[in-house]
Amino acid sequence: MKTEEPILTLRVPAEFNFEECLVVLERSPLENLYGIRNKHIRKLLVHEGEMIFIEIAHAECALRIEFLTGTPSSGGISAVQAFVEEWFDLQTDLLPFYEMAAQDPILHELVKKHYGLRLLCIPDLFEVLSWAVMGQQINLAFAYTMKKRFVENFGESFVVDGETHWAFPTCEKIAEIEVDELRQLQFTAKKAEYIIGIARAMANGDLSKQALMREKDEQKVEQALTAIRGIGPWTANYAMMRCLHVPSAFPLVDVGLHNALKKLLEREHKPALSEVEALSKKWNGWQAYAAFYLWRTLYE
DNA sequence: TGCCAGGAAGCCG
DNA sequence: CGGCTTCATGGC
Repeated sequence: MKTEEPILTLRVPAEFNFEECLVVLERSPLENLYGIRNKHIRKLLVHEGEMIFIEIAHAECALRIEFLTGTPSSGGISAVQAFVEEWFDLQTDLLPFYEMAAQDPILHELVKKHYGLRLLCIPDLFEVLSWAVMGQQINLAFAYTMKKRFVENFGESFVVDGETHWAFPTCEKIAEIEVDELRQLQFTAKKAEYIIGIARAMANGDLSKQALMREKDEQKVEQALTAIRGIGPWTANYAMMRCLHVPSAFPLVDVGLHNALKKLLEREHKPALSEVEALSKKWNGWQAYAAFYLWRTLYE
């Protein structure tokens, strides 16, 4: 039966390891924006109102994408292809990163151990910013609880084989809700204000991924983001590395990075910000990948 | 139980 | 600009 389903195949680079990506994708049991079973990823996408449910599997030198809900429109197929290419960062050539990392005392073991890990992207700007705000200054386990509640209260869903699959809420939807509705989900008043404010800025066009991607000056991208209430340097750089494809983005104050460095450097205490900054300068042009590989060490 | 968590705003000098 | 305080909530 499934052999009748339409299939899309995307070639992957040589520097690609699907299982390394799965380790990162499987880091929380509360994740509800995709499901993974037997190394197959199922995900619901909504493109211009069209619900598209896909299953992604790794095949020889490729990702094999199956449309479980029938053939989408041609625009839908293009959107799925673009989404998956972004999600697994298939366009980036990692060889220069690996050449740099081979000379680096901290990274050289990491890139051997996790060879082929891609920087997993969150293509939706509203999703990456909301997720970052939820994660500010709280433990990640609770952040996932918040995200699950947020998605299941305001996102669209689609039931397949008795299982409900979710799409992240749109900025248009969240632009219309009030702070109290998020307070009920254990959001602090500030986080609720920040996320609704971001949603309204995106819904009215003041903030868009397209406009940010057009700006080639990374400092100006960061400035544009930090001008928005609730987005500080950490959130801006998080979004730049995981959504806007800025290779030099680096969330300097990130506690996870500090813990990863503490472990790798076998220190008793977390490194000072000045030391983290000095290290990151050596990763010039690849700070985003360096950060992602450092985070990877926390998931085992 | 108390410390801490993938920070940011607000204030002060 | 740089340092300090406050915010708020749950995990472990």
